[in-house]
Amino acid sequence: MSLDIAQQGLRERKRIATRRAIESAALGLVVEKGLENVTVDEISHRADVSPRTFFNYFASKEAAMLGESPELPTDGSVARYAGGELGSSALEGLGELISAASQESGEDAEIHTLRFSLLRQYPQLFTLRMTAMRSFEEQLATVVAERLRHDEPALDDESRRSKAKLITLVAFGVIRHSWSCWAENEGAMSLSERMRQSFAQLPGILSAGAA
Amino acid sequence: MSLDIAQQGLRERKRIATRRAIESAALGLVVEKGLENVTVDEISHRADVSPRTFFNYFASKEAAMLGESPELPTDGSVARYAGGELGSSALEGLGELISAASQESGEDAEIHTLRFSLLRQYPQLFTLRMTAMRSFEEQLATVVAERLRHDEPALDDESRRSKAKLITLVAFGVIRHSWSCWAENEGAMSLSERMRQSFAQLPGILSAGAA
DNA sequence: TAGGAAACTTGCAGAGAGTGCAAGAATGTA
DNA sequence: TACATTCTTGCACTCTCTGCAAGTTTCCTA
Repeated sequence: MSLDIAQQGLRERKRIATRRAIESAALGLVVEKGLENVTVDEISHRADVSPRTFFNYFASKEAAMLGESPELPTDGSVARYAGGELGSSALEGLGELISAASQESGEDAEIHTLRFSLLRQYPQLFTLRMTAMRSFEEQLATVVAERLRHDEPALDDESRRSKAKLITLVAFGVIRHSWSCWAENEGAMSLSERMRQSFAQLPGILSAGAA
Repeated sequence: MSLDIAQQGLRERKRIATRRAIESAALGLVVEKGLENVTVDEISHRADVSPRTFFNYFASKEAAMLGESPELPTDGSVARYAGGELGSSALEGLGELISAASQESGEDAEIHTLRFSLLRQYPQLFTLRMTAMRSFEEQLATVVAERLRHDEPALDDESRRSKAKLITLVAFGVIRHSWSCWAENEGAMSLSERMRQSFAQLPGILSAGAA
C-alpha cells in the first residue's frame, strides 16, 4: 500500500495524476465507444497530454487499459505461505495467497472498478492481462519453491523447481476458470469467493475415475 | 489429413503454395535476423508476393509465424475419449488426447520443425500461440463435457459445463509446464513424452500436504 | 535563493502494421 | 469461346510506436 500520496514532492504527484488521467481517459472512452474505436490520439486529448507523452507513460494502448500487473502481497502472507502456515498444501495455499493478493491493489477505486467491468466485457482484454502476468508467475513460482522446500525437504533442487512451476501453472489455470465463471454470472459471487470455490473443486477432477 | 494435394485444381494448389512460401519466408527471416527485425515487406518480397497479398493470407505478421492453431484429432480418438475409453479419468485422458493431437499435423515437415524451434527460442511466440488456442480450448471443453456425461451421469448440466472447463484449463496449465520443461532442456525428451510426464506428476501436487 | 542538474513534455519526422477499394490478371465453367 | 469467380496488386489512408532535440518544470545544493 502506498499511503504516501501527499508526501512525494510535486514531480511525483504530477506523474501519478497524469498516469491516472490517462488510464481514466482510456477506460472512459472504451465504455463510450467500444474497445475497437478508441485511438491513442483521443485518449491523449481527453487526458490533456500530447500523444507523445502518452507513450512516455504506457508502452501501448492496451497497457493503459490493463494497468499494472499484480505484485506479491506485502502483508506478510507470502512469508506465512512459504513457511507452510497458509493452506494445507502448496497448491491450496497458493489459492488463498493469490486471492489475498488480488484484493490488495493500491489503485484508485473508481478506475479499478471500471477496469474490472471492462475485463469482463472484453475477454480479449482479460487474455492480454493473463499474458502480461508472466513476470508475476515467475515470482510466484519462486515462492512456491520455497514452500516446497519446507513441505518436502527431501526433494532435489531440480525436481522442486519443476514441481513449483507445475503448481503455479495449474493455479493459473484455476484462476482462469474462476474468472470465466465469475464473468459469466453477473456478479452472483465475488471474484475471490469464486476463486476459493474453483480451488476447492480441484481435488475432485483428479480423483474421479471412469464409472 | 489432407493427402489431396494433387487433386485440387490449379487455383487451390497455387493458394497452398503461396501460403507455404509466405510461412517459409517468415520463419527463415526470423532465423536469420531475429524476431524483432523482420518486416512484412521483407517477408512478402522473399515470398514473391506483394505486401498487400500477404495480408490476404495472414491477418498479422505473427499469424504467419504461428501457423494454424490445432484442431481436434480426426482419428477417432475424440470419440474414444468421450466414451470413457481413453485414460482413467477425464483429466488424464485429456492429456493423452492432446498429446495425440499435437502429433497429427498436416503441415509441411520442414516448416513444422522450424516453427517449433522458433517457438522454443522465443517464449513470446509460444505465449501468442497459447492465446491463439482459445477456440481450441472451447472445442476441448465441449468434448470433456461429453466425457463427463459418461463418467458422472448424475451431474447437472451447469456443474458439468463448469467442471469440464476447469479440467480443460488445468490441462492447459499442464501443457504450458510440459512446454516450459521441454524448451529448457534442449530436446532431452520428446515433447509428447514430456507431456505424459507432466500429467503423471499432477496427482502429486494435490495430495502432498504439509509435512 | 540563485543557478545548474535532472526529469518531463512536446512536436516532428519517419518506420511499420493493417485496411478498403478498384482495376486488372488468372482460373474455373458451360 | 465467353462469362463468372477468384486472386493479385497498387494506392491512399489511418493508426501505432520510436528517436531526437528543443523547451519547461521541478529539484537540489552551495
